[in-house]
Amino acid sequence: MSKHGDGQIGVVAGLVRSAFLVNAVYAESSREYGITSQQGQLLCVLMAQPYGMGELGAMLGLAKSSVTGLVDRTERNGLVRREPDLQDTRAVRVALTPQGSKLAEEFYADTCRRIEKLPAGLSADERDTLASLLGRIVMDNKVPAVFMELDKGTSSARRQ
Amino acid sequence: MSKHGDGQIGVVAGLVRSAFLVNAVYAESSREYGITSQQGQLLCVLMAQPYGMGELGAMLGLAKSSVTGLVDRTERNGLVRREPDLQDTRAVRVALTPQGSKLAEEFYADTCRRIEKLPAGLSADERDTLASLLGRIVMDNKVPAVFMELDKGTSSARRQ
DNA sequence: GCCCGATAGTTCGTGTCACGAATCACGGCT
DNA sequence: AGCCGTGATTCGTGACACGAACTATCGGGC
Repeated sequence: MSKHGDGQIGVVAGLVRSAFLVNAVYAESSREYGITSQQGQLLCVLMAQPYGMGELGAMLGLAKSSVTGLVDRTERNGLVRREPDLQDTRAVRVALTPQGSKLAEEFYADTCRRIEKLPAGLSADERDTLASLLGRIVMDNKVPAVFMELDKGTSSARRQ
Repeated sequence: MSKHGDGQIGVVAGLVRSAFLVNAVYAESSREYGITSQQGQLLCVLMAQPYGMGELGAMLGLAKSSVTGLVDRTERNGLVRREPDLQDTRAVRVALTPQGSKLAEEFYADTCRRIEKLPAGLSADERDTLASLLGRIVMDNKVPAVFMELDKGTSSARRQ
C-alpha cells in the first residue's frame, strides 16, 4: 500500500528535489535583490549576530580562503563590514552594515514568503507535520543555523 | 501544543536547512568521485535518457550558454558525449559514455545511500509520511526530474 | 622574558560555473 | 525563395571555491 506506481516518490528523491526547489527560490530571490545566493546566505547568517571568518567557514561549509573572497565581495558591495575583534588582534568580526542589514531583512522576508508558498497545497496540519519531521532531520544532522527562525509560528501558532 | 519554544522549527527553516544538508551531501559525494556537483547532477539527469541542450537547460534551470559550458567540461572528462540528432541537424543529443554511465551509477547509488542516512532518526512510517509530503510539494511545483526514482521502495517495502 | 607551535586571516593561482549578447546554422512556413 | 524561429556555440566578464604558501598574533612552557 501507498508504495509506488502512483505519483508517489521516495524520501531520497523527495529530499533531493525539494532541495532543488529551495535552491531555485534562493537563486531567484537573490537575483532580484541584486546579490548572489551566496551573499544572500551570508547576510542571513549575519542577521543573527556578527561572526568571525573561521566561524563563517564552519557554518557555511567553506574553506577559509573562500570565506575571505565572499566577505571581500560582499564588503565591496557595502553590505558587510570587517570589525576588529577586541579580544584577539588577529581575528575579525564580520557584521552587517546598516545598508546590509536593511537588505538582509527584506531579502530574508521575501525569501521566506516564497518558500512558504512551496507547500501551499498542504493543509496546516500537514505543514506542521512536515516541519516537525524536517526539524528532526535538521537537529539529528546538526545543520548550522544557516537560516534564522521566524519568530512567528508556521501555520499553527498563528497568534502570539 | 507542539508549537515552538522547544526544539521545534518552522516549515520554512526546515525546508531551507534540509536543502542545505542535501547540498552538502551532494557536494561531498561529488568530490569523492572527482567531479563537481553540477557535473554529478548532469550525470544523474542523463541516467534516464539522453537529452538535447535546450532540454537540459530547462531541467537544470540554466541558460543555454551555461549548459554548453557544463557539457563541454563534462565531455572533456570523458563522461558524456554529444551525438547528432537524426531528426534535426542543428540539435544535439547529450548522452553518457560507457565510462560516464558507470560513474553515474556509482555516484547515484552512493549519493542515495548518504541521503537516505539523513532521516535515520525517523521511523519507517515517518519516512513514508515525509516522502509523501515532499512528493506533493515536488509535484505541485513541477520540479523537473533532476533526480531519478529508485526502483525499490522507500523505507517501507524495504524487504524484497 | 623568550621561543615555538597553534590559530586567524589573507594572498595567489587555478579551475568551475553562470550569464548575456552576439553569432551561426538549420528548420519550417508562407 | 525569403524569413523568422529555434538549437547551439563563442566570447567576455564576474562570482565562486579550493589548496598552498604566507603573515601576524596568541598562548603556553621553560
